[in-house]
Amino acid sequence: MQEVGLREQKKQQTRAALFEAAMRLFQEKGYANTTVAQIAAEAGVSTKTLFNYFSGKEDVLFAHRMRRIDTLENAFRERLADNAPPQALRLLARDLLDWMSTGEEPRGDINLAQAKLIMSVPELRARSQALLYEAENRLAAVLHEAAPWLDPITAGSAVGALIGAMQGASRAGINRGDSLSDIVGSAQIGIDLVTRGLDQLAQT
Amino acid sequence: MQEVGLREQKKQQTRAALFEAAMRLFQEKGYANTTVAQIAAEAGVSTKTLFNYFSGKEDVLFAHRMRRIDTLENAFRERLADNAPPQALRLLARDLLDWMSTGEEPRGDINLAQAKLIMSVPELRARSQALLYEAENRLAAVLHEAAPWLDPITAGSAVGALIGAMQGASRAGINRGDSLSDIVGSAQIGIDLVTRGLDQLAQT
DNA sequence: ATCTCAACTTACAACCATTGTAAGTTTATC
DNA sequence: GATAAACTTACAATGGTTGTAAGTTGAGAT
Repeated sequence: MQEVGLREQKKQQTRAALFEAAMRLFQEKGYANTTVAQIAAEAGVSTKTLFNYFSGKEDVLFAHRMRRIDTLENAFRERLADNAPPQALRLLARDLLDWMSTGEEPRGDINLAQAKLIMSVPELRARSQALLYEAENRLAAVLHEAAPWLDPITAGSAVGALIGAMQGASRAGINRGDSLSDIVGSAQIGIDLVTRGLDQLAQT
Repeated sequence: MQEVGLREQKKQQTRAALFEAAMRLFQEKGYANTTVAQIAAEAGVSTKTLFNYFSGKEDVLFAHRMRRIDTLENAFRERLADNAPPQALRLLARDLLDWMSTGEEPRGDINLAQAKLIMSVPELRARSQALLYEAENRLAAVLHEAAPWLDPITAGSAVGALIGAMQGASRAGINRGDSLSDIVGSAQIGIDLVTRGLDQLAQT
């Protein structure tokens, strides 16, 4: 029952063409200097069609991630089936790193370029955080469901702390100009810290 | 040397008039249904003037908070002068709650309305998070500076974890429909959790 | 009190994202 | 092939944002 009709194929082609055109233009001329009309022209469709596929200029970059929040959610659910919450959360952090560094394409170079683009444009960074907020929301619900002895507030805090720590570590790495792989390593430091608690920061 | 010239007074009046007109209209007709032209007309200036005062429609709501990040930063610096990092971080969390619930006006009802407005419009929520990201960035720098034995990654993680936990707790409270004061209480739970570490979540 | 400059404001025009509409095409089905 | 449903398009309109040139006004010097 896989929708393999001509219609469906064309739609996927158009979607991919729009995404690729957008990435190319954003990298060549910058996000702000690229108009929606140019992207559409490059992909060979009308602007209106672009808006039929994506709900806005930003969404061309985020649509795939949005559609993939479920993946993350399901992975966490499975982690929780096999592990106690602290360990499941640690594993979630790993999954999350993968999730964030995977975009529309299986090609790593494009995903890297996309990540850099997002982090360098304030507007897009904000959008990315909003997406993360939505994801955290759902992950907290999953945690509460799988570990009912954790009330919603505690579950929300736990998810927020973990993801916040990762984000904080990443931010520090980005400021320092680290490579993507260094940043992944840094994120691990954040994860460890929040796992054991901030009290360990006391100078002994 | 307080700038008390007529010119300065008028500027502050105009700024306040714009902010108040915006809040009134946003509440009456909703954020999206209010045009910048209407806000300007209500405040008795041209649209262009609005853009001279604020860098955009969103910024009418956020300008004051942006200008006040320094307050938060200085408060944290002072906390760190008198306390070890874990305790300073806990105190920071309190300051942050105040900071977030204080807007342009000293009037509490307006601030509450503003907070609700921001949380209910995705676009504004995203903006709010971006602002928080900026704040975290600077707070992490302050922490690293005051406690040099914490490398930048660890400092970033600590700040991120704390603020992330607070945010997670708040989110849970908001979803549940809690009042603002309940949310403040919930935030405390998040703070405690991250202070002691996620390991305590294990079911014993 | 007046003059002059710099700071502000305004009217106007232009650009671009986004949306609604009506008409034209294409694919899936029978 | 005929027909309906699904898509795409051209076009027009709305609203945020910016640049420009001209008009006002407060501040300081005379």
